[in-house]
Amino acid sequence: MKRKYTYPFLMMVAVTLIFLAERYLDAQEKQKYVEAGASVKSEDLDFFLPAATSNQIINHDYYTLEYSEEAEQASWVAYTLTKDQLTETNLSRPYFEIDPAVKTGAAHWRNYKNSGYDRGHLCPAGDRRFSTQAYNETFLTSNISPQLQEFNGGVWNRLENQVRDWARRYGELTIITGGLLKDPVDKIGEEEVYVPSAFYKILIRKDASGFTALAFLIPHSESDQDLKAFLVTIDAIEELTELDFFPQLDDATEAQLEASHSVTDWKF
DNA sequence: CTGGGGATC
DNA sequence: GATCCCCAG
Repeated sequence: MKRKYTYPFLMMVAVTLIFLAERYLDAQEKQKYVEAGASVKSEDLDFFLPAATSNQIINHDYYTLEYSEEAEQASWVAYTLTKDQLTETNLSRPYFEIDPAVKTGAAHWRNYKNSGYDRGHLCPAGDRRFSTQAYNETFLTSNISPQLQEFNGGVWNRLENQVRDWARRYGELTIITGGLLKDPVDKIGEEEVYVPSAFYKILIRKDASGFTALAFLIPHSESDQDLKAFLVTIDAIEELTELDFFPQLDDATEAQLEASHSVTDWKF
């Protein structure tokens, strides 16, 4: 009987198939890595979210927020930032969109037009440059707050840059940020979007010795002061915002974390 | 990086 | 409303 395929030929086919299979699995693995690195839905983020004060908590793909219908903006926005998310891709700024996930109706960007205030990102566009989808998602009106340009482009931008430096240094951190909505200094547009009197930012990360957190509260005005001048306790922010941060931590850890600021754990 | 506004179709 | 161009801190 005539043999159709020689042994060397079959070997070659087998080797080729193994090679292709390995390459495929490798690509799958890389894809998984990209997705894991890009996703904000880490267990850590869920673990660090503030306690709900309404039913308007919205999980976007790359950040989570709670919307205040009265203030027409988020009361907090939370996301996890990892070192590998900080890329330098060139993306063009999209148009701001009304967040369709806000059931009561998120504010229209027109409220901000010629108001004298910037559309200030809460989850910065600069932290979500690792994909077009992630970047565009920060341009929802549920993720912005009216900010003076001197504030947004000044001291607040310095803080955001410092946060990016910390993400590069420490690998991963979770950030919760928002404005003080209680006694707005102004209301803009037809929808009367609140203009916060100050903005806060809370950072937490996990290292070998446990959790370490840092909190900033910056008045809504221009400032050349060192960022350290705006350090406060998380307790202080809780009192002003009436939010409860880190409710899932055990009470002792929560109390310790919220009462102090561990400046020495964070290299300025 | 953080943003703005006008002109045009 | 979307896009392109030019602007400032």
